[in-house]
Amino acid sequence: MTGSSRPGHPRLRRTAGDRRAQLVQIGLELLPTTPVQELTIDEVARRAGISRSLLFHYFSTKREYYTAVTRAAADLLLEHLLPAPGTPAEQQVPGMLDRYVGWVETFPESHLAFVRGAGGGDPWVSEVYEETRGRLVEVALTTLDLPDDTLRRQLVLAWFAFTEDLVGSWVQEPTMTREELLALLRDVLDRLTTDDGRGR
Amino acid sequence: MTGSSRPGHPRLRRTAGDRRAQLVQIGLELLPTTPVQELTIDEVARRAGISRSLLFHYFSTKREYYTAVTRAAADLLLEHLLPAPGTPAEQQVPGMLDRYVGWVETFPESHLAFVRGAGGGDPWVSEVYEETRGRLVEVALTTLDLPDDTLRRQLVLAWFAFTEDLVGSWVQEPTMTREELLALLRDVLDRLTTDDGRGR
DNA sequence: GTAGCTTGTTGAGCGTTGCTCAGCAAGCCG
DNA sequence: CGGCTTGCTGAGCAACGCTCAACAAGCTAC
Repeated sequence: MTGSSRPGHPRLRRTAGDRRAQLVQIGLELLPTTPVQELTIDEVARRAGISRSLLFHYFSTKREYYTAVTRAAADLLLEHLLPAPGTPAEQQVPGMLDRYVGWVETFPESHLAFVRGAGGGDPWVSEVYEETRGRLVEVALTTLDLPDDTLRRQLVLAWFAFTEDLVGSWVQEPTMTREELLALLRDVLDRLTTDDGRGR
Repeated sequence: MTGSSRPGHPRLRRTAGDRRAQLVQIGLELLPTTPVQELTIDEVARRAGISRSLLFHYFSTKREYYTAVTRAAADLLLEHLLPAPGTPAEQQVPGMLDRYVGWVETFPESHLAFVRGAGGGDPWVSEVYEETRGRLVEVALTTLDLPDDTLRRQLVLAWFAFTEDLVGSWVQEPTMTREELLALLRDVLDRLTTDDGRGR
């Protein structure tokens, strides 16, 4: 029944790489509307016009599949955020922040799905999420010319959580101008990192 | 097979209230080790010594069940955090912060499960989580004698995200003293709320 | 061209899990 | 004892993740 998607076409045979890419792509398209872990093999296979079995040929487990989808989403985000090579150091963090807000403005549900899905309990997915956050912290600390010690990592990671939450709710209900938001976020980060983590 | 849990006992018949409470209790005990949504009816019923069907007699849907469990967990947390009546206003927020850190120190996995499980995609669970955060913000704003406008709510909620993240990682790897942590958190909150949300 | 190999692809089917439903039986009342 | 309420069960269905044996598309070799 799932077999030949169109009666006219005898059967379409793709290369392994193409098929994998197609399946991940379908996952990405479904991501905004469905929590990653709730993607059903049936649905994905149906959209791809293939049988369930074939999906298991490429991803030996459902978890392996949606982890791949999550990683693809994370890579898209990173690619969008990371500063273009040659950007002056002092512009890198502001630029990333600005692009981050833009990203959330453009794909609010998609972003929510990624951030939320991260916590969804599955260690594999969380790992991808943590890895992404880790790489962003690294870039931030490097370009801010700050030592990469445990304390500062913790503070910047917590600031990420702050940023994700605030930007998320700000997009839903803009309580200040975009510039004020960016200034506030940068200000909090500055104070956290230059204070050596201690108040007063 | 699941029926009479002990061969000796003919069959145990409980009142509706007792049974519900028992089932929710079992869910709470499983919560630290299992993401809420991954609780299986089979497992819970087995632990309660009843058939799967009975669980559906009390909770018409699995989601209804684990939402009840989540709500119970949230209530436990709130009960622990909310200040005792008669506490002087200026002590309420510090007290809650202190008890929050204590809670995370005592039940690290349990806390992680709650915070993480919150985002897990399910709107019902997220709602319980948001509701809990909302009530905490309300208490905070009231006792800090601050106006309860949208901007301030957003800032305090984002500060919660900051706090959850930082306390969570601090428990795993204490990069400062407990007092420094508390002071830092209070300081960030103070600056956010007294600055009217704008830096400088 | 056809034989043969590789490999993309399928269908039938199994175990688990969420959920339904008809009916049993425990305990109380008359 | 008869009858009522209601806690409770077992069989069974549909959906889903996953397996496995086998088919067939497209390439190369002769």
